[in-house]
Amino acid sequence: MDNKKKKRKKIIEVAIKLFVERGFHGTPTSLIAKESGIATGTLFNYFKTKDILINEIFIEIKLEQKEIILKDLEAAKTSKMKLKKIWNNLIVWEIENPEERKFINYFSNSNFISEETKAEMQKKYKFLLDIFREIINKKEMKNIDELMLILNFMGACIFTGKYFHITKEPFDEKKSNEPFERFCKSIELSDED
Amino acid sequence: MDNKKKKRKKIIEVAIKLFVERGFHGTPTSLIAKESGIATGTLFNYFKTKDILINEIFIEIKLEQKEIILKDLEAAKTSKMKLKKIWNNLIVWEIENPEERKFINYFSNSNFISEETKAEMQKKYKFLLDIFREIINKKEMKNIDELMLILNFMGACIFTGKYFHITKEPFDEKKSNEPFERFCKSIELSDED
Amino acid sequence: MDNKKKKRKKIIEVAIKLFVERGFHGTPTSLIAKESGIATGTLFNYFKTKDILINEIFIEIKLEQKEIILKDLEAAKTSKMKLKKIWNNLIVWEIENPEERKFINYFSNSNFISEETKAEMQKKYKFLLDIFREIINKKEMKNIDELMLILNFMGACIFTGKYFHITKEPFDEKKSNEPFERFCKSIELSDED
Amino acid sequence: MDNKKKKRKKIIEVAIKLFVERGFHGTPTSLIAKESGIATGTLFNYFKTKDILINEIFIEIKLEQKEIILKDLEAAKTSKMKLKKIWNNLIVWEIENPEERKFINYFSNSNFISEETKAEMQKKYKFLLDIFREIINKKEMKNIDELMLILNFMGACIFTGKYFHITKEPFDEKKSNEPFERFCKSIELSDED
DNA sequence: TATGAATGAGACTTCATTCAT
DNA sequence: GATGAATGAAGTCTCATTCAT
Repeated sequence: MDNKKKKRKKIIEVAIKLFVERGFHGTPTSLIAKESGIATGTLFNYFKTKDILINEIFIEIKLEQKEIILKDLEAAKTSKMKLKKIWNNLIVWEIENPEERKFINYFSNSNFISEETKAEMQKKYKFLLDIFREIINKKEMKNIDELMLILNFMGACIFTGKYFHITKEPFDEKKSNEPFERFCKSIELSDED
Repeated sequence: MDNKKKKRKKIIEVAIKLFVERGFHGTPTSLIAKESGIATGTLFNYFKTKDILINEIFIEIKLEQKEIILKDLEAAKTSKMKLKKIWNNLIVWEIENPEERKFINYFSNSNFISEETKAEMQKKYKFLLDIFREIINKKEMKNIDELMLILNFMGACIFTGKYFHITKEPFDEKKSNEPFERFCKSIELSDED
Repeated sequence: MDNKKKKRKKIIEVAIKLFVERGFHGTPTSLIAKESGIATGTLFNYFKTKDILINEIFIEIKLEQKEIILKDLEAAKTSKMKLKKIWNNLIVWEIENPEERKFINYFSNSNFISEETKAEMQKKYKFLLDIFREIINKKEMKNIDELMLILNFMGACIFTGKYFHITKEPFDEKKSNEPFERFCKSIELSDED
Repeated sequence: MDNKKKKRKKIIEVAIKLFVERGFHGTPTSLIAKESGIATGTLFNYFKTKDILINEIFIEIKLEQKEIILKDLEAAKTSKMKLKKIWNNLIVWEIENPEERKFINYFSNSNFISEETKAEMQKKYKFLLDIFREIINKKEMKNIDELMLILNFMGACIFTGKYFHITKEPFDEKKSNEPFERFCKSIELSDED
């Protein structure tokens, strides 16, 4: 990685930490620059405005998160295995990227992220919707609301991630599996397709 | 309600809307004053500083929310009925108080709310923990993690609230009941105690 | 004049001097504030932005100038007397308002003055065009170009004003009259209509 | 012209256009460099500072203008022919160099041009004064003010140039001659010396 | 000689808070 | 108690100039 890329990465890393700690308007660009080890003016060579900075951070995090969520997914054969993979991948991402997790939590719905950026990311995450639709179709869950199902899954998953965050325990496959199994049981999803 | 109380209420109402829309630092006190129909200086007769304002708002919302959550709870006899009451009360509050819901979501973990305020509110919400402990003890769920259970419940409940928020549907007891029943099934909580 | 009006006048007076001396971008708003005896922020209570400030100054000067140009004009009976009145009025204004004269000279065609402001002022100065048209019609100067005539007049008048500026002499009716008479002679405008 | 000279010429050409459009402080050196097709740093190999750049531009324009004003002047025999030559030369220069005309108009009296540069150029333009003095002496116009005469001439000439600028007409010897003849008539300058 | 990233002083503007009325 | 003009610290961003490559 060349020098410029390294600096850019440093700025983003610092900005995430500060935005999460102090909020968008609570974080002066001068502080981001200082903690990144660059001059105030230099920051704007990398990101034209503070708004662009937070939007680019949002995009980078969401795309990295997507990478992780999709990891080894193709190896999963059954619907349940697919969901399990996603479940674990997401929780692992949340544990390993606590600052990024908070950033997404705080800013996803904020006005600091432009509608354009939000729309762009929604497109990139359509794959999740597709996976759920596939499962619903295969299982012939005709009377379950698609959106409600996804929200139940995400809620269960994210709050399980929160568990690890609160307890500061490292990821534990067995522990993570309990609420997942409860979720599957609740929608009567068995090991076989 | 006297004139002073009315003005105070108006300020809080306006401030909630603006803080949610534009963030804490993104909302000038002058704008809050203007939209509340008072002079800039007058605001500070009601709230000594902007920080005090946001903290008092947080406290008022949390206490109101608590009132709603506890509504008719004593009438619930079985554990499941108790959970169902809480579940519905919370979702109804979220639907009927969308601005307040967002406010809590955005600022609960922020640094704009002081540690003192947070601790004070945590005390006021100990009642929720007590209810879960009671259920766990009664059911002799010895191998279930208390925290994980609460998080599972809250996650399921809040994401169900999110469903009504996204779809803009009015509260629908039947629709809300589905994920609740799934949750109970997952922890093998039956109608009888 | 109340306190606010006085302060506003002071700011405009200071700003004219500084803009003329140092140019628009060469004059920090902080300096205007300082020399006006107010705090940096106070300036913006009177003029929302620096751009608005320079546009309002332009408008005020042009309207004041118009007042002076029109002074006692209705008393002039013949065409020549009318022109003489305008000639003298304009030169007197230029001598008595050296800063304003420079301001108009520097900024009339600049991009700091918005197209809107320019159009607005052009409308207010249509009266000059009307006066010249009247003279041309009355004299039946059919072969003289209207625009060329006006420019000749204005050129002669303004450069006569420049004479007083360079020599620092006070206004001298006799001296001012020489080039005026030369101008009239050149277009064969006699004392009678 | 070698490569270096060509680049220098390009920079000056671009800078004139930009300074006229946006003012001195409104024109970043980075923009001049960009529009000149060179890197930001390279500009400073040609002109040590921005101040030096605008001063050198001023000098180059004034010297070029002088060249044009003096063109074929020695062929003019009578005083009137001399003035006519200067009149036409100046107007032609103004029409053919609109950007340069504006540059001179905007910056001649500005503080961006150093006193040193101004003095230097005044020396180079002493020839104009000499020509007028010669005419005044020859004609024995004892009761006409020298400065007033020059200003009358320049005013008439420049405002005639303005006519062509406003109407966007190409230079027209006959049209240009009218105000010139009016000027001569006004000072009783005949065709013979 | 040419490049363009880095610098940091300084620009315009905002805003929480005060205080005379 | 209510007002709103005044304050000035602090924010975002620009830009002339330097210098390592």
